[in-house]
Amino acid sequence: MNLLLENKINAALMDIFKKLDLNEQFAFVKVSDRPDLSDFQCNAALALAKIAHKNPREIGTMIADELKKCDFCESISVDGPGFINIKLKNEVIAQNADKMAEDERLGCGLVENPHKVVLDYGGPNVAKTMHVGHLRSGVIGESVSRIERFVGNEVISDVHLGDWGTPMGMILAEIVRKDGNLNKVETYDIVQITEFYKQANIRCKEDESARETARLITAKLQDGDELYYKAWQHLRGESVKAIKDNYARLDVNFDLWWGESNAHETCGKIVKIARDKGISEVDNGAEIIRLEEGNKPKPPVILIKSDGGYTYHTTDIATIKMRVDDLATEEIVYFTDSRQTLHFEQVFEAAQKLEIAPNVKLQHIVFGTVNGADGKKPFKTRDGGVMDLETLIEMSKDKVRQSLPKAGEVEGYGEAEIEKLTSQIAVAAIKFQDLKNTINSGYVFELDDFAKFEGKTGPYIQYAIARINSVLRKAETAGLKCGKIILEAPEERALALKLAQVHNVVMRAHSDKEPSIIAEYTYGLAQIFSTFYNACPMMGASTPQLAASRLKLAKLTRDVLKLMLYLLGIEAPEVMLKAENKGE
RNA sequence: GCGCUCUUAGCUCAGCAGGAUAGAGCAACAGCCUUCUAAGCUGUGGGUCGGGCGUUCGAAUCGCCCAGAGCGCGCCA
Repeated sequence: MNLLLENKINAALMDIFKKLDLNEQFAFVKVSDRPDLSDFQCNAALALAKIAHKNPREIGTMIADELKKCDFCESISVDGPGFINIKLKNEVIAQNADKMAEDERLGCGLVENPHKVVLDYGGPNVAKTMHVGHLRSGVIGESVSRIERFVGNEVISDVHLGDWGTPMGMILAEIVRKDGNLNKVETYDIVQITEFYKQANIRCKEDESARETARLITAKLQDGDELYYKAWQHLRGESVKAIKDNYARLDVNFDLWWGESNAHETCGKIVKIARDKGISEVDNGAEIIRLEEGNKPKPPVILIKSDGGYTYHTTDIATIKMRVDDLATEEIVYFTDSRQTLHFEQVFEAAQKLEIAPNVKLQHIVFGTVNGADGKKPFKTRDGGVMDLETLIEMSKDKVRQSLPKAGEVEGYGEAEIEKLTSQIAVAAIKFQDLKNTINSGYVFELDDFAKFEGKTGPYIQYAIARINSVLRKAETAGLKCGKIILEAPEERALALKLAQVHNVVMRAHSDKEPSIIAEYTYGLAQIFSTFYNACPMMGASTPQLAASRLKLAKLTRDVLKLMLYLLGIEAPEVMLKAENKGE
């Protein structure tokens, strides 16, 4: 069952192109740029004309004449320099929507060759407070994870904690400096631990000998020193608890809570492989792998520092090996900001030289940093610090509370229900604000935007869903049922046409690893629904058939919107309550 | 110095396997609650797509040059 109108036309075009002996790579349509003229457009004639040095309108007319023989088109015309404009019959669009409503996947297909993919996102560091900079990786990763699963791939997500580098030595050194030993470590909670880290950071910045001490302790820890290791375990445990808490608030989930430390043993193997293959060498006391320095010179990968410790190159390379050997993954995707581009180029090249991941696709999805008001530098709060995630969420929730009734004011909505609703809306605002941006560009963090609920926002979409829920509840009470979809009003037609795009949208988001494609579509769909909602009364439709049709269209829209929000990692509350005196 | 990325409406961003009048949201302005939740809807104004040259019938989109910005460049992660 093919539930995509676009593909139906594409299939017809493919046949026609074969028949006319035209280059089939151009046999496709896209959603029309000119909805006033058509539903879909095909630009093939322009491209073909260029190659064949012919008149594009001539080729366009040839294709259009063939297409006219198909039974699903209302009208076909060749316009402008050679655009083929295609308008579908209302019945075809209506029938398609009916089928979508019957399909449990709402017309969305699966990938042809499902495979196993490891997604590496999040990457928070032990002992460091999570701040807005951690938002993107987690939010994008969670969405991609859901999209990949939905299209049929097997996903293993890994938080990949920063838990094994010099910062660990720094914080241990700081604790020893204060307490004289590590006896009290196990009594420290996350607040104290992050405080130690802050102090250590300041100290190491200005004091060379402190850095030296930290390095020594790091090396001891990595060598398996029992005392340091035990202390480290406590630090890691407390941090993980706090990190899990933060991610839970945002509904960001991981299958694995591995970190750099898990790769430690494998690091040794990596070094051995490098030596056996003769691709490592010692340079200035460090063991390195030189990379191609042809057209694009790259610094070497440092496997072992001159003090004997491993670098994050080594742990990342080792982690690739573990994911390939232990998890049998066929693809690994990393989500980090653009500052790590060179790092991953180096790691991927080294992995290739070491031949530890043959036939495994390694991909680095790069996103821009979350910037402050100047649009250039990473976001800082007014006092110069970074804003932590918890504060951000609380600010957004406070704003939501202002527009919600108090607990008990609405029947069935006590404190717990209101609190849940508050957080669902606040988190939707935050996540959508992030996901609507294309991944690769950075974006400006406007504090106000994260507490904005009008326009292109998460709550706007939740609101559309809540309104449909409300109508459906009332229709049920009134004994009205959904029925066969008929499209008469332009608003009905536009809605059904938009719904038909869902499969392609999901597939594009999947292949580009780009949730913003879904965010954009979801907003557009909610918008078209709102227009329909205002123009086409459902319960009060002129005939029972029309009412049944509109209710079905609304229900399908609701289901698609909910699915899209799910893929973005955003919840859809059943209702959106309103405070009594709102907006007056 | 070398490399990568970026510059589109007052603001934040889409659009870029070249194509028909460059799109959203916010902000501004004007309307719409006796009818399914106004977190909504309808409409208006606002852009020589950083600058220049080139390729092309056609360039925001491709190439070159210039200006401005950001990021990165062996022992931090």
